[in-house]
Amino acid sequence: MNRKSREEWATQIAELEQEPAPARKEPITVGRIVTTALALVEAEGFDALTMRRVAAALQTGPASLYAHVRNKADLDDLLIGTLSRNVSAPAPDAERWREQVLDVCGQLRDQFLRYPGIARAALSAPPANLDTLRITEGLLAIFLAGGVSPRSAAWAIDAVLLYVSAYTFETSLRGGQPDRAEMLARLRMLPVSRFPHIVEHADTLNAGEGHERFEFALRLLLDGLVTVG
Amino acid sequence: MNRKSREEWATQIAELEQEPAPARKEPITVGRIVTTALALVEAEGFDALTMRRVAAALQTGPASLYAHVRNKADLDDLLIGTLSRNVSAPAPDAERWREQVLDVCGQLRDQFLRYPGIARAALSAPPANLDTLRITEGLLAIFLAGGVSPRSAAWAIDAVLLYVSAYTFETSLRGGQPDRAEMLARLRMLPVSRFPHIVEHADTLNAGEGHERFEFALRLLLDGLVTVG
DNA sequence: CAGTTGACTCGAACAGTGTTCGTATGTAGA
DNA sequence: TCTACATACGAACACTGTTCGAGTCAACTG
Repeated sequence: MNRKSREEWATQIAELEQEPAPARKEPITVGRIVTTALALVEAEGFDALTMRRVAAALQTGPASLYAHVRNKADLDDLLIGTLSRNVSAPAPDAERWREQVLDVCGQLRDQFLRYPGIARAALSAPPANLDTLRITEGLLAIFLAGGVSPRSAAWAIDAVLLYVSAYTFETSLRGGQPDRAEMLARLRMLPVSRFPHIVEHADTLNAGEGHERFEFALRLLLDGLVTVG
Repeated sequence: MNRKSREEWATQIAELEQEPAPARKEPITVGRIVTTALALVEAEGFDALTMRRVAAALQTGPASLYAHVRNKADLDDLLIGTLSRNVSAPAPDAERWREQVLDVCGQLRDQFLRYPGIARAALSAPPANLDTLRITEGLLAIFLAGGVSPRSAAWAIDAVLLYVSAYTFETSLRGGQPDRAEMLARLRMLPVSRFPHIVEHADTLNAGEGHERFEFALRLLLDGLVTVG
């Protein structure tokens, strides 16, 4: 019975005392990391998404995450990938292609808005992500079925996805409704000499309930598409 | 001749020796901070914009900046304000309103692209910035002169400015041309069963020289506007 | 002129951040 | 039974934005 076995003996005893709380035995996996991270973002926003916070929620240290995830950027990619996997592209219907595009974009928008601030990751994410390519594929099918030329479709998809990310980013930045009355008052305070049109149409400038602005912009893009072909 | 005057005497002597290098006497001002920050961003990108870096370039410590600037966010605002002041809105010409909008957006785009990554600040900036409102005013004048309804004009301006920020952000993220051949090869590697359209139109998908995609998206928005009114 | 106020300057420190190193640990294969 | 190997992770590094408080200097004020 050398020293080595004495230490083993000690650890066995220690484990004996910790027996009532062996819940921490589950190994860390990419899946658990992603789930934890998403929950964190949903509850406290993207800024709260920290390697340390995720690790703490998993009852470990930050270093443990790097065995499963290359980077924080890599983790961000995984998150937007997971979100992208939650949007489903409908089977193309040539008659309703515009509504179908709006539907897909709406799904993506809702996914992004559910996790405040995560759109920043979407904007920074490499465009070659496999899961976002799935959405691109779905949209491309819809556009082509709608009679849009491949080149226009490709560029329109780019514009549309970019807009969705930017819109959701901006929206989740200003928490909920950012005091529209205040905003209106400030616009009215502007000197009429320098800002005549803004002052005149101040109320129109920050009109728009819910996602009216969102749908308006997308419809603009799609309507413009029919004049180009 | 008490102790106090002895110290003064000492400082006078010390100053005497530092006389050959009194260049650091210029006081810190908001203007100098902004200029230094912009130079830093232009040279090394927005990520390099640190309070410490700016302070170091001004030969002082970070704390000194906070007498002139509330926050880093405040500094960011000042930067995009300065950039916005560099774009000039032309006098509205009803016949050429679309080209005028494209011109203003192009100016803004070039400003943002000159300072890589600063578009992130533009996306995060509060929409009520006085200098960006100047651009909004100019655009609003152009749209209204072009016969666009106030409501459509307001929302279109929103969409257009959002797109410019998102486009420039994404563009300055991927440094220059991000190996289009590599991107194409990756697209071709996709399984045809799951990504039929992407594989077929892979070359079309990342086509587009210079700012073709930029102008295409903006024209889409503006063309869509004429069908709405 | 003396004195006080107030703005400016800035070294030091705090609480965070992402990431790496080196060492444990436990499990699968020889 | 012993070794190899992937996973786990405490400690530390180089950063970040920001605050405190002590110092400096100019300009008003009694």
